[in-house]
Amino acid sequence: MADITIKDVAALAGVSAATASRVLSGHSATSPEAREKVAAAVAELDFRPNAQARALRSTRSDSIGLLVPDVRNPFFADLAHTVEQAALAKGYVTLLGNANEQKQQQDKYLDTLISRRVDGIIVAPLGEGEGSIRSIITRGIPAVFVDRTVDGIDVPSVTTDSAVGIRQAVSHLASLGHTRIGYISGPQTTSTGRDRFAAFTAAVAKSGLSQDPELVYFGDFQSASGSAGVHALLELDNPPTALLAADSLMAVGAIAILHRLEIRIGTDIALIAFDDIEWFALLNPALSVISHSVEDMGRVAVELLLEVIAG
Amino acid sequence: MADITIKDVAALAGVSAATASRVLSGHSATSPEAREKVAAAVAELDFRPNAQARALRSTRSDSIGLLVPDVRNPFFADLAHTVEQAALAKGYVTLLGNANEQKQQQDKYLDTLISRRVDGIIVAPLGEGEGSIRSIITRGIPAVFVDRTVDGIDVPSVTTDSAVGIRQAVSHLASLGHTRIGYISGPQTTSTGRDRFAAFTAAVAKSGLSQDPELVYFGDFQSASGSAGVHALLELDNPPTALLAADSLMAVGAIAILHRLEIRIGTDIALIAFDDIEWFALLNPALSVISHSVEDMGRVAVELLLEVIAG
DNA sequence: CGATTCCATGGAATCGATTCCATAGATCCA
DNA sequence: TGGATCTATGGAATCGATTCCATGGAATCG
Repeated sequence: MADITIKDVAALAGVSAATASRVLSGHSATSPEAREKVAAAVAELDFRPNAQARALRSTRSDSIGLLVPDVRNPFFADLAHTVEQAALAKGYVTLLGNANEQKQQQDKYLDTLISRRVDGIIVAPLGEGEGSIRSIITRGIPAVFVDRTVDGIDVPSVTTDSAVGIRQAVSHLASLGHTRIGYISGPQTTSTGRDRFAAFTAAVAKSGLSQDPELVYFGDFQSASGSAGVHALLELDNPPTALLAADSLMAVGAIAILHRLEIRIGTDIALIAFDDIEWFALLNPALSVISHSVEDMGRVAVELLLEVIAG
Repeated sequence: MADITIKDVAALAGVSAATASRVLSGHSATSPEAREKVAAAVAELDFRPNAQARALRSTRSDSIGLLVPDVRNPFFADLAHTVEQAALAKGYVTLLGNANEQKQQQDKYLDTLISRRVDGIIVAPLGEGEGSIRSIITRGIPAVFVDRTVDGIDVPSVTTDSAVGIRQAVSHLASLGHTRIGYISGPQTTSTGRDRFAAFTAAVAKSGLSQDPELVYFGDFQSASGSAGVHALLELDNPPTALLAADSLMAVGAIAILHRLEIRIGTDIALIAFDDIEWFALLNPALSVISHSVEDMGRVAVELLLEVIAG
């Protein structure tokens, strides 16, 4: 209610608001005497500067936005954690938005972040670049894409090379004697979904394995579609002997239904999952995971964004 | 850079800034004609109001803060998700802060949220009420505690009744014939850690099971301490035949080491975990979980907070 | 028909901090 | 010693939107 302003601080310290401001931002030259009095007044009043007013005038907010498609996806939770820690180390706070895999919510949060004049935005984008995603660049708001990209939008991005991991997974399975690998793919509307699918088809072709199109199921990166994928693949006349899931949530769904069907992973069927949930493999030692290095990704994204902000 | 302001909109629409503002907030009476022209101008310029300026004048930001101890903990990731969805439904956006289990970071984020003048704060508090936690209430900032409470701080809170679940788990294990239950406890510095421990000792006493103090290991709610706990408990001269973990992350640590030791859960040893990670039990059908209903908790917390904000 | 209410609108003050500009005193160098 | 440079400071403008207040015109009522 009765908020404490810099004027209250200045009055108590016996200086002007201008001087108090200078002391607080440590900017220009101020006398040790003034500094001391202002510090005492701040402590006594428990003063917290109004960030809105500060940002309004100075056009810097010392904050960045991070927009992820799904906080409940452990991959993005980890990403949120590393981005936030990296940003904090550089003096920025992170505002996290959750698109919940819906373009509409993504736009809503982007608008909010733009409105709040964050200094920059890190986003794992949904969709093909419609809506507010485009506003960001036409406005010249510093932005970095992470994990995913959007065709036709020229923004620095940090992604992993899906191809390497997929290729290794496929040849690993091939070396174990599997010839029919079932692939639970991500949606073709995301760059990661497309990239990994392309890597899979290339790797399968190179290893001389079955390229039967029936062996591919298209999911949506959420767990239910992993279950559905297993179900569909196992019902084939000639079912696969190994499975490759394009992300960890779909792997969770796959594992769940395999358990229910009492099909043992590693014995009855092989399963490899893309993405890296820190403790994921711990739960099912028979499960292989293709690691993503979320830590690096988050850290690099923050560094890149700060460079863009700096110009 | 060259930001578009409401004056630009007003100029293009041929009205004053005051009228443009009224149209945008839909507040007072405005002519259909003016509404139309302003809407057209907004669309043409892709205008996004500066939230800082708006909040500065109107002292409302239509945003709430949510501060969790650890985003990577799936329980809090789920909570973040439900809080955010519930808030969005009421027209509020959520700014998520991650204390990373450190009081210092908790204070940093609380200060930031206070500075940004969020309309209210939902926090799962760390510590015993030192630092900025206290500032919140002395300032009369609407706040709600969730999952945990702080003694001596009088703030509405939403918690689950740990006692019921723990009691059921203990009697379930007792009915299976277990007499020595190992308990991997949370830290006694959190209210949830204390409450669950108290419930455990009470339930064990009531069921007439062993109250050997060696059967309790005090962890810190993070996965490494779950591993350490299993290790310590199994090395006892007279080890437990069943384990109860006070949260899911410690359960993850416990499961990891049990796998490594090739001790089968459900066969060689019983394991029940408190907390509910949506798909947690799917991974290990032999694992029982005590459900928490994160959805309700998040929804209720938001409703409560909005009531506090309304007065 | 004159007076009152109502509606839409513009001008101006305002929110709280930052920052430009001016000033007064201190310091410095020739 | 006098003019120039520097330092610390206060006053005032400023950021962009909201909102109080005043005004003119239309509608309403007795």
